[in-house]
Amino acid sequence: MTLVRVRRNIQIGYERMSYTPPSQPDSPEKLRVRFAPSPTGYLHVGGARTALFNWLFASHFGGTLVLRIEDTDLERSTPEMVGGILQGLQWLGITWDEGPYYQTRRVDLYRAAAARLLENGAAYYCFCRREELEARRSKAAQEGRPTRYEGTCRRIGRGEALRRKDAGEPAALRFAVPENGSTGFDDAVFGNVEFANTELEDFVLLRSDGSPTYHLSVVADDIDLRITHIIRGADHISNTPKQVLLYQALGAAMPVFAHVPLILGPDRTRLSKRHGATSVTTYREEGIVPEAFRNFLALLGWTPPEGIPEVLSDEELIRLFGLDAISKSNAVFDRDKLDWFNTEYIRTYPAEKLLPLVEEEWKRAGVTPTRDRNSLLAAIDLLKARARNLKDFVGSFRAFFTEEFEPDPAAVEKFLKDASVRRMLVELGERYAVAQDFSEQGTEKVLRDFAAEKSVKAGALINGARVALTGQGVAPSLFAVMSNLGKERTTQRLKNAPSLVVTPAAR
RNA sequence: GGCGCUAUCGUCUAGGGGUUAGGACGGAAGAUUCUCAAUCUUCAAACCCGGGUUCGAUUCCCGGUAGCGCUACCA
Repeated sequence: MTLVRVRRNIQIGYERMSYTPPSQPDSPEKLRVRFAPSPTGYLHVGGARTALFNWLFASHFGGTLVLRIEDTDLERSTPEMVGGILQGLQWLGITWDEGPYYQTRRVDLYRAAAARLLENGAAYYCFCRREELEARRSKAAQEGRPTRYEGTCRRIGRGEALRRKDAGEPAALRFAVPENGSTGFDDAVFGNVEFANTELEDFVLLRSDGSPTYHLSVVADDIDLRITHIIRGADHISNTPKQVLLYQALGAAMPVFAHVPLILGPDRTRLSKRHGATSVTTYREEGIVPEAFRNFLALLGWTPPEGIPEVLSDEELIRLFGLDAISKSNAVFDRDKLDWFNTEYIRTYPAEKLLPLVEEEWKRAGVTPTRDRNSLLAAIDLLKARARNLKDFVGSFRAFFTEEFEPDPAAVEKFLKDASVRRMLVELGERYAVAQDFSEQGTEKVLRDFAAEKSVKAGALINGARVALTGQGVAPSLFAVMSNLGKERTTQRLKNAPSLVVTPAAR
């Protein structure tokens, strides 16, 4: 069964591997993609998914992933805000090959491109004042007319424009969009998308202070960095024709555009802060394992071939990933499924891999383990099958690592209510104190013999002992717990059983 | 408002002119057991609406509706 599945994977992987990106028929090694976030201080879930898709795509074809920080909005960007994004990528295990480039440091490039466009006749100076434009726009909106710029300054003669500019009149540089025809592109995900040129306004390239705007800098950068495939959020679809026009006006080769659908909150609106966590670092803090998050993100909008299980290592993800299997419709962020991925990963991790992650949780929660490394590893191995989240290791599993734990009152109430059970547990503790064999079998024999001797159901003692030993009504098999905890703790905690009821807990 | 994109179980999706419309998460029931998780077995759950085209549309076409996106001297 397993063999068959593996072989099938390989076949499918090979098929996908043989797909050659349209723009680079003979040299897939020249494939270059980029992730270009704005520095908002943290890595957004949607951005993380875009970054992941770029990374998977580049890795699949052995291409290059470029990281570029789009910080041309001086008002909103500070250098410190880049840190959060880099950390988020690092946590997710997404590595880049080039960069980060900072757009604010590449302004000369954009100005040069702008100069070329001005020379070309593809761009013109606009002397309209901001307030003036805003007034016109709001009036047009009120009257139900289109609000786009009508090209007032486009009609100013070149000579006059240059003269006014030289005279020091503030001017923005606008792109002259062709007055008729249409502009389209063949999207790798959405297929052919066309826009009438009359729908595109003469957008600003350079602000009147000389700073470049988004469209100019992205295109100039993507050309300069020789980006072959632009994989980004579908919110950019409407921007793309403007950029296509820019590529044409600059005489550059057109990249392949691949727009990926957006990630929505449970209410089907765009994922935002009011849906809870939008920053990947939050998931880290919530006890999600990075691989689980990555796997989950990969499956949001992309589907592996039929018959392939959804839990996929990064190697498998890379092998299987392709633009052709990206969905066109937006996807809702499903926290339940993320949690499922998380448990899938945690339970299959070797304890050695889990320990450092768990140690981070202990540190955060102020837990100082009172056991040596080997028994900690053994405890983690015992517990991981029941873990859903790293937080469990400081929550319900706490008694396995430290003496400072608080019994769950509900569990005490349920299993230690009976005073005779408590008395028997104390007595049982004495038996364990002199027990030789502390293996699972050994500890089980002691309890079952004791139960038979007292003619009580073993189950009642088992459940009671579980609470006494772990403070929880839910834990792994009791005898595995005893064997893991060892003689000392087992006897001690059993003898302590009555105190759990009288005094809820000592902290 | 204009333009663009999208539309299969609650969610992520597969599929495609004739299918018992498949899988995964979640949900329900049962088995197992010292609890819980896991595991196993079952079950419920979907083709947005209306017109075409066709012998036959969930699938193709058109329209509607809804959702989302863009509509800045933001990115």
